[in-house]
Amino acid sequence: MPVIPSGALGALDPTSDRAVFRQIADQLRDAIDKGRFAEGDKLPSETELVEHYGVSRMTVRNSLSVLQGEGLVVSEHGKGVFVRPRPPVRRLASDRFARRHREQGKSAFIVEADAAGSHPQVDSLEIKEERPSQDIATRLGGPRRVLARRRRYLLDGRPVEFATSYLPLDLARGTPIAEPNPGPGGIYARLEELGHRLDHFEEEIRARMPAPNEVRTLRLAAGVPVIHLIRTAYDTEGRAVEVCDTVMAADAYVLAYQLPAT
Amino acid sequence: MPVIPSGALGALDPTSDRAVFRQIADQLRDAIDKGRFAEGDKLPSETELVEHYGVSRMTVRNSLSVLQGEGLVVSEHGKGVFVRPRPPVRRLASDRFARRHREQGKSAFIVEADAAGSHPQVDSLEIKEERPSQDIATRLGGPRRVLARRRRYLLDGRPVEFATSYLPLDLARGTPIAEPNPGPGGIYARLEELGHRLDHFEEEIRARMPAPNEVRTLRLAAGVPVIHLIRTAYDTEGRAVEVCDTVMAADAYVLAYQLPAT
DNA sequence: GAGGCAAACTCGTATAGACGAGTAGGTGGG
DNA sequence: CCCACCTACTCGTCTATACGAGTTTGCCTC
Repeated sequence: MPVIPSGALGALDPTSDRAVFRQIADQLRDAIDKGRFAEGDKLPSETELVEHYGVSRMTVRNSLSVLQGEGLVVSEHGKGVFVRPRPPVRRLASDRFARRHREQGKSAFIVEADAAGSHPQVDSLEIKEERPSQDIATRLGGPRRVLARRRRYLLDGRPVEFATSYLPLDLARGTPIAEPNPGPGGIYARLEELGHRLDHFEEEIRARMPAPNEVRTLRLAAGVPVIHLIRTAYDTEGRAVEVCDTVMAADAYVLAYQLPAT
Repeated sequence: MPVIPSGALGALDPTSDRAVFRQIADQLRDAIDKGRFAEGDKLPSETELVEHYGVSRMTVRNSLSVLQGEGLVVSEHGKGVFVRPRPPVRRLASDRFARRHREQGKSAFIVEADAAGSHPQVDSLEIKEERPSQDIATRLGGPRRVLARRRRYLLDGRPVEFATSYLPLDLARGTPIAEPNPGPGGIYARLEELGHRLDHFEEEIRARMPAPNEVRTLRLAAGVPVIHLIRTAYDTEGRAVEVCDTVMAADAYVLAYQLPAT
């Protein structure tokens, strides 16, 4: 019984100077790109590939690890290797902090996810007073202590992002900002009530491979980078009133910005 | 001669249920994080690690491939495995397309790089008329043919980004936009001269692992993702006049945006 | 029918060995 | 002195084998 879909995979070229495991990876990648294996499909098992190509198992595993590194496939112990399904993408629009969005009683994340028909969750909420790192301190104008609000966001049970907000302690201590639930409109609404009318935000975006703790926290598959976003909120007096440090699963997000042409 | 810096690496814990190659990867990662191996430093060779830990070479290689996947190290055939040096980062500010920046005779990339003291280059320039992909066509409002301007950007000899601009053919054909050098201020300046006063840009940002051709074009090390940026330029009449599709080496960029709080 | 168990499958970890290919340094000859 | 070559060292590729651990299936027992 030919378990490998006929025609899906070809033969090796012994005359090629391309390494065997690369040739196999190329053929599998090609088959995936061409849709011969669809999203979520199971690839032929290692044993089947060993028999099909007449190579050793380590060579096949090497090929598969190439595809894993590219984020094309995920392996599941005891089950098989599967074409990585693309999760639904969350689109972050650049107007997501517009004042008009701060009316609702829930956080922006919850409101937006509900609207998109997904089931949002926030967990591992932690609120602490601490000494800021050098970088955070600089961005906030050098406070000696800050209030840190950490939380993780999930969409339909899948962790997609975790974030920490830092606020100068003199500004946040004893206010609703230091409460687990800061109330309608979130901490930005509270900041404005405290007299810090927000003027603008600055966001810095980087992308990189996740550290091991980020892999755990976001349950990231192999070959999925993270987007690291650092946002600083400024009030109308030019003071940095909050820095939010966010790490997102890159396969779950598209960031959208609108820039003036002036 | 103890070739491994004394104290840099510990011993394995045989009672741990953590895989040996993960323990070795952990120790190496830890040593790198703690600065016991600095950027650009050579790690102990595979043979040295084999002797230090008393494991087989494949196990050591497995550990090293974990670190490669995390983008922490790069291996060089015949030389060794090195802590990946962080290249200088190019910061893209959100006002980089402001009209006032279009005065100079050179492209924004060249001007900015010169200012930063690096040596910029643009190569593999290609200008073609072609049928747009479905996605590009949609973004441009459905033209049947477009002008595509492809180019690659290098900084100090290192490729950092390649980009393709798409413009509706009826708008660009026969204009300086279809020339290799569109003149001072680039194609945005030409578009405005043609009566398409620019109103705003929309940018979409994704991050993912590179496809093999992107690895080649950008000479990417293992464990370096790409940032995929798609920018659409709109004129004051709301027409999309250009779509620019850019793939950047993620380790060479920080994107910065400014958002109004209104 | 329900439960438990075993078999057969999957991928994960690890060993030992072989040869190839790129690099660097030293040695010798011209 | 310089070049050519050789050697030793590096990582790259590949084989063959073994056992472990998670999953699925189906049979067998109760």
